[in-house]
Amino acid sequence: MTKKPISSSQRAIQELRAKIFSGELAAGSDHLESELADLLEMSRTPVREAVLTLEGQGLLEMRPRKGVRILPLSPEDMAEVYDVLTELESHAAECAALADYDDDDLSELSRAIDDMDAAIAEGNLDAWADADDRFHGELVRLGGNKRIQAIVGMMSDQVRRARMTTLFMRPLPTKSNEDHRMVYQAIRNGDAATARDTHRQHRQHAKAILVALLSKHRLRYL
Amino acid sequence: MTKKPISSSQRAIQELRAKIFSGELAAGSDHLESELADLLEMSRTPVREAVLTLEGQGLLEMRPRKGVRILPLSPEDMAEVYDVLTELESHAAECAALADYDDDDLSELSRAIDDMDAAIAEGNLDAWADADDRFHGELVRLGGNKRIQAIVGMMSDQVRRARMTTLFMRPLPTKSNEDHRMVYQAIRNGDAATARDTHRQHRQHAKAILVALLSKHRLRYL
DNA sequence: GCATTTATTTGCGTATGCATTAAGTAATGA
DNA sequence: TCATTACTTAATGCATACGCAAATAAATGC
Repeated sequence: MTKKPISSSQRAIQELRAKIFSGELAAGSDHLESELADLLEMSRTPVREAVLTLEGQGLLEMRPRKGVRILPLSPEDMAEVYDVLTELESHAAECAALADYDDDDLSELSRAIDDMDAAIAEGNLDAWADADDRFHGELVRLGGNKRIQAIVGMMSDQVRRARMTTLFMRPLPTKSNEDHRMVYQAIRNGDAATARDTHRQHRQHAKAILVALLSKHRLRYL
Repeated sequence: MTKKPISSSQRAIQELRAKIFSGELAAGSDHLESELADLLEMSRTPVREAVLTLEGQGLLEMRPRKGVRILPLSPEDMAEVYDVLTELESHAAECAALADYDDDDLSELSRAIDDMDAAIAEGNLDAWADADDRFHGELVRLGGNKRIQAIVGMMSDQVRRARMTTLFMRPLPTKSNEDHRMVYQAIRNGDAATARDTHRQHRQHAKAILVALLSKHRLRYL
């Protein structure tokens, strides 16, 4: 009925991603192509294709004869990722502010902010993280630059991975949503400079917190 | 003797890139996998792997049953590319200024600027383009963010492609090198704000020129 | 003559097997 | 004991083959 036959390559990409995010394939671990093929119950060919794609997205690395390495996330890596996000997202915020969107266009953004409030109120970290992702995704979408969307999408994957290991360590980000509302208002008002600068500060603050958490986490586990 | 056997996949990546840049594989054209395999005198497997990689780099697109499409470069695409470059490179310039580099560290950057001057003096467009690439590459390297280097590398490929079709149409960029020198000086002086803002303006100016040229070019050929 | 269905071709996705080559190991010599 | 080298092993890179699905051509009915 609603079954759509998905290609093995695509399935390999999806499942490998999921297993990396879930930690089933741990950061820093090595895996033979044949091992992954067994795991996914398919031949090496589609696995290799998926691995090639994921390598391009910075999730893993092919090391001939050494296996496929799931890339670890050092605090330094995360600092780099956040710097890219800071630059590209704040540019997106600026563009969005210049685009003269109306309330309807911004409804998704608004909803994400409300959802974050709700999630914070009930202390639901997962729901908060999900809404936060939606906010940032929608912001970049409104910016209108497809390449920025693609790049930010990849980098956000890395953030998600890092968040997975640190979410339980952090306080509820109650203040964070004030920033989101300010960015929203600036976009709504067409105030590009404020949108840009506010979002930049927001991201830099987030960077500092996450890098500190990751460093602490690393101290405990290495 | 000094011959190093290169893998077919890697060769496929290199040769396909070269053929795309040279225009032998024209922007917008479609090609069957088997056709490319014949062209490179190898089997479909390494070609597919190369195509996967190049797809991730935004040079082409796989469209099942339609063949591999070499992505065309619209003025809109180029505007997007330049916006990414503007944001990430000016961040790199800022970081470089903060890094307290000495003359020795900046020698490569300096050399590139001198080479551009020389190229302009003798009206050698190819040499100028080459030195310009080196300047931007070195700038980003000095910024120290590996991910930014990778992203900028990909986007620069797109710029190179566009430049190929428009280089003959443009005036010698005599003024451009003043910007380069200003950025250099700002980095040398540790003046992060100036480095950043100067480079931003430089890139935005370049964007305007190239987009205009591409639009004109498109009018002539479409 | 046009539309719809059927047949045919063609390109792609995947599996499989083999050749290559590098990592690891053992052995020999200093 | 250490270094050098030959050998073993095993993972990868690549070619090839096959089946399926989509696109195109042909054919039949209206």
